[in-house]
Amino acid sequence: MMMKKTNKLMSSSFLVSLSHFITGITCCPPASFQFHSHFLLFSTNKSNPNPKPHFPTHANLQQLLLEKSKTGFDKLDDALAVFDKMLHRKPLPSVFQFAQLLAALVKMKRYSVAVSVFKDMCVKGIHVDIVTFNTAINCFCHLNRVDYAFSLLAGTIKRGFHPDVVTYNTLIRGLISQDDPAEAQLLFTNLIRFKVIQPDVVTYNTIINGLCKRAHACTAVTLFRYMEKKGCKPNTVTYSTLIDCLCKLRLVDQALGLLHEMTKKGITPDVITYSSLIQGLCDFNRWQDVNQLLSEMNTRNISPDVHTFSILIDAYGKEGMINDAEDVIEFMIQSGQHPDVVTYNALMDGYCLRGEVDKALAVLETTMKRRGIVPDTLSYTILINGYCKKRKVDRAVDLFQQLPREGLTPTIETYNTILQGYFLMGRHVEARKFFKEKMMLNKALTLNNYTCSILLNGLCQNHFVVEALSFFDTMLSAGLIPNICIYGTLIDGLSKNGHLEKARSLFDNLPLKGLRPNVKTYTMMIQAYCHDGLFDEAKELFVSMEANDCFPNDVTYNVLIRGCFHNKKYKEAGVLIHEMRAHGFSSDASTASMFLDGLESKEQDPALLALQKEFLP
DNA sequence: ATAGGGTTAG
Repeated sequence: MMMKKTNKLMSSSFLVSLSHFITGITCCPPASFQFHSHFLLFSTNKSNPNPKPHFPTHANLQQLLLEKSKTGFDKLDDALAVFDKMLHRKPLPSVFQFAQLLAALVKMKRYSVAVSVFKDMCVKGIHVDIVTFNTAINCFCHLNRVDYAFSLLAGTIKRGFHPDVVTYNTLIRGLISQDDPAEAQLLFTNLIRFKVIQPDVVTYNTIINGLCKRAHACTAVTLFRYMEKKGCKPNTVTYSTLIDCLCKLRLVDQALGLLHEMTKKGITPDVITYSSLIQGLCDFNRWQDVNQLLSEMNTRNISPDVHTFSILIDAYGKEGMINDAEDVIEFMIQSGQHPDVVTYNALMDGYCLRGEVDKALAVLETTMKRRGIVPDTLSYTILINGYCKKRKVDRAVDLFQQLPREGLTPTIETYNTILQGYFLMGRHVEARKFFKEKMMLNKALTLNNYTCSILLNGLCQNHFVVEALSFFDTMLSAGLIPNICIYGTLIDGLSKNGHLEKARSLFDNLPLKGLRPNVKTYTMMIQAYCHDGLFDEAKELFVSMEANDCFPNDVTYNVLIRGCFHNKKYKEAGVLIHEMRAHGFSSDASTASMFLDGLESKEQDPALLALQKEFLP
């Protein structure tokens, strides 16, 4: 590997802009990095009492490093043993080989270890090169220490190295993953303005990905077209990123359009491209299209991998088709793919959705254990949720308390699930206690909109509206920005507790908060009007939905049809039933039973009789 | 540099 050493200073204008990043960073220069104690995992071979008896010869070492830089070592100790031996070689192996060792550690996601090894290399006087620096910078970014990464950049420049496009791509990705897209953008524009580097396809892909993750699909597409204009050809990753983004925005047909476009341009989709699309199609239950993509993959000789299979297992599980999910696992094992914790979590969730929590527990305790797959916090959270939904919150709490014993830390999602479980059983005293003592006082937790929604809904359903409203004020003053779901919860809770006017005023003021009602919000308000006998208002709201780019779904129709019955608008109900069926929706259980109840009532309204004649067999 | 799993309102 060439050492790009130079005595020339960086262009001064760029240094000015660079100083923007470096000043204010509370970190020492690289020569005296302050390492956290957990960075110092590396020590001499004293930590390795059983060194490998047959250590590779020179040629073997090269072979070994080449392989492990691509796959990672099986065990951290093995990697450290190799490093230790390398240090004792005379002459010392080349930087290239040390760089491969670092790459292996990165593959193993042992970033702090890699940083320690890098530091050790510096201390031992090994001449590091720009690639090694880049690896270390990348590790700092993965450790969420972009500040250290920038200090190391400064050190790299001070030592006379030219940071390359990889360096800057790494830093841009670091800034984006640390949720600082503005700094990333600034770095990108400065790099172009001061002609420090020519952005490559990875630079664009990184930024496009950042934009997609932040729901700025339009800007992402703009950048996508811009890069083409600048003569930077998009590749499979570019298209996969955009396709995934479109799928997550539920714009699957546009995503399929991009698949078509890339194929026409001769850019070949890979398993990632197809997996994103299959996920998008599964979300819409477009099974035929899923099968078509799977056979297209087959034709192109692209094999589904553990991601693809997990997507399918998840989709089957959500459809209640648990046997098919099990079959997929069987198939993947037979075709040599190893299910992992994500695969089994999807399966467990499938069982829980069917109410078969004990079967889910058996997956964790038997199948996973047998296959040597270690359950994670999510595995337990899925089970906890399963038990909560079955109103077995005490069993859920048992599992919750088991987590630390398994070396796992519950997340906010785990806590939210338990909180919901208590409220679901009407055990609001324990819910409040849990929230106050276990959640609010827990510094490690960041309460989110899910938490507030669960709490508000729980309080309202248990008829503590005043408390709910006062909590809502508390959350506002705590700086949490309520989303549409929070308002939906309040609108529903208020109207069901006799505060229709308050609910209506919240609904009407949504635009002032910069929020737009969605189909659930509309449906709840329609339900509220119907319940209070304000059928005309309900109908008016229903009609106005479309103009606001919101389309009624099966629940909306069912709510309004039941509203018709309550308000004796039988003719109106007939029209709506037709309309609902024309849209491919059907009556739900509660509408159907109301229809049947109408048969037995003494109600002699001819319109009702006509309705029954038309819609009952 | 890109893909998979859990928690909120009708």
